[in-house]
Amino acid sequence: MDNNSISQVLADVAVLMQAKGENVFKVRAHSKASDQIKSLSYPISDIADDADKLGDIPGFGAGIIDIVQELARTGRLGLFEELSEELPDGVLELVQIPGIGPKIAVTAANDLGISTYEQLAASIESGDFQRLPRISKKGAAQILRHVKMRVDQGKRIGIGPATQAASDVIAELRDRCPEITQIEVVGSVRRSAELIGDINIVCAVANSDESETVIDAFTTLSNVHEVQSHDEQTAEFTDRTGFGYSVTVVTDDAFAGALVYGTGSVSHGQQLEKLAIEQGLELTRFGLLDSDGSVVAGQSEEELYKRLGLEPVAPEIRENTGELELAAKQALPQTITLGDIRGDLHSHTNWSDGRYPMEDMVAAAQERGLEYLAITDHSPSATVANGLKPDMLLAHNTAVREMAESSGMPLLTGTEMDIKPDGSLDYSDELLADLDIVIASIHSGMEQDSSTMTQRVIDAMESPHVDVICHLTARLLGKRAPVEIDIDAVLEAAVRTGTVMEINASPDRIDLRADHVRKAVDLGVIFAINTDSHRVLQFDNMRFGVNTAIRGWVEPNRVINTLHYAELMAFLALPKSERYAFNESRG
DNA sequence: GCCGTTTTCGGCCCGACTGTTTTCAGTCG
Repeated sequence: MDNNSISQVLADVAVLMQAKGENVFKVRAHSKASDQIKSLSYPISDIADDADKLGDIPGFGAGIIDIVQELARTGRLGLFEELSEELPDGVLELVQIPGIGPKIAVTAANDLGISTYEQLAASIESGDFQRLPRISKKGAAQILRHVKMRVDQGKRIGIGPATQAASDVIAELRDRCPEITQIEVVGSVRRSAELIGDINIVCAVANSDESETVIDAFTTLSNVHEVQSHDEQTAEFTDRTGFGYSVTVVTDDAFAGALVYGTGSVSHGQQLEKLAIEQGLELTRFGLLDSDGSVVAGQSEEELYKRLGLEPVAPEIRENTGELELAAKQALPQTITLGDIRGDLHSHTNWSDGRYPMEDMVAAAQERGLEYLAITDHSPSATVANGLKPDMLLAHNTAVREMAESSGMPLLTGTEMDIKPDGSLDYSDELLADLDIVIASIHSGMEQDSSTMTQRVIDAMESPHVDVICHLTARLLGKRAPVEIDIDAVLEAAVRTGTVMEINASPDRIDLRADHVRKAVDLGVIFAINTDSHRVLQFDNMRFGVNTAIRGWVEPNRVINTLHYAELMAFLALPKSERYAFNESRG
């Protein structure tokens, strides 16, 4: 079993224990072990036979070691099965909803027989759920928002886990089939959509008689639960959770066409098909074909678009939302790339809720070729996240300056400061004035109504010290619905006050939707693309933020962390009222 | 359940808020 699966079982055990009313510290021990496994940099199954090595992991004692060994050896856990047996169905699903914890989940299941999101939504709508103890009308209304989001989402999963699942399948397939010459994920994963309904893979072999080997391997991959269909060139299966995977195998000369066919949205594809027909060609899932059915050879994706009279279109924007008209006029925007990013302006260390010391985070950022990094630990109101009290912030500033000195990497002193429920800020102006960068965000009072929430954020933007608003909607992709807020009003206020908007790169957040970003681009908003890293590996998430920016048609000069360090510091040294004009003057 | 040790058991994350209710469950990263 991989780390994520083992970590998930431990997290589920913690929830079920809590639902059962077990000692909170026992619960926490399992939950901590789950976190610990998730942040390991190697597969824990590699050391599962070595109890001593397992014991070296902080928080691992005899009990946790037994659990990990049982899972690694058998893929199952007796304790989990016993707990599942003891507790009503649906607890693990219901606790995913913000506002519902293990206790309420058990009560809802026992008293009202609720075990699915659909049943929960129906129960709230009929008013039954609100009659449970400690559930208010207002609370139930908020829960309904989150539940409806879950119901709408269905079986779709977030882009983060979907990307991981796709690369796992590709790695296993490559390993089993040396015949594969080219392989790529297509569909919504390649477009970097937020939610993914299934995973589509295209691969190429040198000779068509090799494709059957690939199909055989694909339909017997380790996560195959049920094969839905297969022929010589295509196959589909679902995994244990009912999530679907498909593969199309083509020969090398048809690979680019298959990529084009498989990547764009349905309506993007239809437009391309029309253009192909106009030229006497046919675009199929096996590539671009001539009138006699033979593959139009010698092509890359770029050449294919050109053949259709179009400028090549980045995979992320193949949605038929205006890109084809611009491509026909050779007038597509030059969207940002990962290589344009020079620094990260949002990161956490173990001074607050990050998992790693400052030096590890700085080293990880350096390894990834970043030119500079802002260390932005939490402010006092974020108590659970161990937010820094004023004296600790001063010590933090000193530590950051010393670290910059010793590491040789330019670092920005900073904070991720809470915007309190009344719109006031968590540090004094005096403290804020001393920081290189202040990024501000909502972490509490997330159920406020839209006008209160909107005003709260705009109040914070009016501060001369608040440089960036981060993860504006506070949504967690597929888990927590966005806060209710007037996005247009906030974006307009950003331009008016000279405030930068963050595009949060965490694949769990994808906080601003692509259409919000595109709207912001039209309004002239400036962005920062930040990883919000709490762990060293999370710096690798930057690509998800960049992909979101591409989907929003963001060009590199609209993003402040494409600036070199000295330019960025010059930008931040200006009064906010002059910053947008400064950015306009960039080449 | 883990930890650190005073090697056997007490302490474990320091809070502030909401909503409901009068002691607590849940949330915020």
